[in-house]
Amino acid sequence: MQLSEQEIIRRNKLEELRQLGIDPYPAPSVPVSHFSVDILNHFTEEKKDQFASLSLAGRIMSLNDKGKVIFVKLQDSKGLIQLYVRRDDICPGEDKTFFDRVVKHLLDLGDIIAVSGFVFTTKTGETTVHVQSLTLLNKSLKPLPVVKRDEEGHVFDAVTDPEFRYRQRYADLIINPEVKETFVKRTRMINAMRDFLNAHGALEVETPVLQSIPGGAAARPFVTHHNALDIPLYLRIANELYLKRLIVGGFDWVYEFSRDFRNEGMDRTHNPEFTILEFYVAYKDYFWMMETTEKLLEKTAWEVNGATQVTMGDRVIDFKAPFKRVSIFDAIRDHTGIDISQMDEAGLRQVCRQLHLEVDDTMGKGKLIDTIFGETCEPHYIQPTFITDYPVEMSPLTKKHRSRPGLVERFELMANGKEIANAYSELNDPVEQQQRFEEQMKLMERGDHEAMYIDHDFLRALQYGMPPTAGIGFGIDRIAMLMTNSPSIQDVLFFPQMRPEKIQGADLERELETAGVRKELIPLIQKLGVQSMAQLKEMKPTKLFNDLAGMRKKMKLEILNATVEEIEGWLK
RNA sequence: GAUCUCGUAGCUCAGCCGGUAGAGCAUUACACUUUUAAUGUAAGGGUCCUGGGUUCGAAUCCCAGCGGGAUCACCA
Repeated sequence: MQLSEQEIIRRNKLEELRQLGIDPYPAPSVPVSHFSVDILNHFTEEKKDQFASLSLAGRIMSLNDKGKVIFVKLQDSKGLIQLYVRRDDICPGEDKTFFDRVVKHLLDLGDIIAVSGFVFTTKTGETTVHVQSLTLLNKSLKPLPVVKRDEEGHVFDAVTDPEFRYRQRYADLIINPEVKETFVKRTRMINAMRDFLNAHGALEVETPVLQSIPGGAAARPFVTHHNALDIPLYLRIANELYLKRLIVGGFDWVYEFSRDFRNEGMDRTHNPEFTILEFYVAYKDYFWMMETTEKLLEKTAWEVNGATQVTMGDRVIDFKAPFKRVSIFDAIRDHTGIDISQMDEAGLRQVCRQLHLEVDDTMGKGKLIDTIFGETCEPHYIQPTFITDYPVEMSPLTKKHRSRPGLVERFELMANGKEIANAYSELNDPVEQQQRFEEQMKLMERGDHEAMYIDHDFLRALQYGMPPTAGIGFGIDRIAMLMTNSPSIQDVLFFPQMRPEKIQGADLERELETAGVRKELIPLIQKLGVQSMAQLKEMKPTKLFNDLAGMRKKMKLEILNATVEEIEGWLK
């Protein structure tokens, strides 16, 4: 890696610290009696005695050198607190080296330290730790992007580059505290859901990620290969069929927070791997499931934000139960004025043309209806709304509607114009399930890549008998976006998928090393603009000698100059 | 996958019609024993994403590539 000026300076400081007998990476664990926020929230002048001796540890986020006094902002896992470091306190004797050299010059933003001392309030009224001893715990070699904030929390020169933020999430988390808050909320949200389910007697289970038949959803899977079995295996696109096998096996209510994988496009609402909460409940139907969904989401919103309303951009979305319910045909009629409830495939195709929607021959009735709904209705449902009673063609795993022919007992929950959950009364007639699978095979033959495979083992399970069951899948990432006011799925995933990064010059470094170049000289060669071994070999050893010596001087490096003989050795 | 757009110092960004590369913060040095976006003085720091082309001359114009973002397509 080519080092910047600031990085070289930090490495030199590292050396100086060692020469002063200070280990920049010490081993022992350190006592931590308080977190920053504990002090800020509870300290008062009256309670001074309780804060007379404490210790804390964290990362230096700002250094304000006032001469014989330095103010430090220390960031620990909970927040930021100011430290007051006075020369005569931490260097009571004659030798002031520790303050004058170590604290004043060898500490940098990003270093991790431990301190002990007592709490007081400064003239300007800020609760501050008066430091009596200070220990370096970790010297940071890479400068953090600098973010300055004023008292109201206004940010100056914020790091906004998404590539930096997503690729180096660790740095993003250090400098942008609200990012941390987002992920804490995400976990709180998942905990709230888990608590709700456990309180209702549900059992958390785990089912295979590697599946030989990718089932339970319409999506293109990732394929991998099992060497010992010599068979293809697929990363799961859903866990539905496995959870229903468990209902057959006699569990009443099972759930799983399932990481699923779909080999499709990526955008603001899609990541190749994402999390779905699916659960299945015996002896229930989709009406029961609607009520349960309302309760679950209302409680979750409350636990995360202390209110049933969440803010999403300039919208407010209210998860207060009950949610509106609209059948899919009514929804389409409301938004297009067209009643498609009695139409066949040809009629639907005609409607799509009329609405200028793109269709092709591989699309069956289900996909056509889905296209119409997705294009004309879906974006309009901002408040949580159940869209109910889908046509049978687009729901191969769903029980037929008890009273409406051609429909199934299914709902999707829309919020903020996006689907966030999908549920139905599960199809438990094994003969009909087989027929539905066969229809899917026909779609596949027409060229539909997302049509489902026949899962014979699942059919066998259904033949033993599955109680009437209601099932649902929640898009956890999308709900997390709503709960945290995040416009992009990448903001609620710690490490969103990205194209692998090319680390520049990594190959050259290796080549140079094999050619016998001393490690400390490699940055100099890179600094000269050399980009390949071939380019280096074209250079005259004497010129290289001169250039390297010049660069060494320019960068003020305390390293041994390369000799001409040495350089000739590399170029052979 | 398509279209549009962006890529300049560690960070945020400016750089006009092509003419020696700029600011603030950060860094380095000095001063300052309750500061707070601390301040004052001085200094250093650049593969202008990469590679080609046009030109006497390219950060700037053209082409290709790489990377990001947006929109669309795909995605119940």
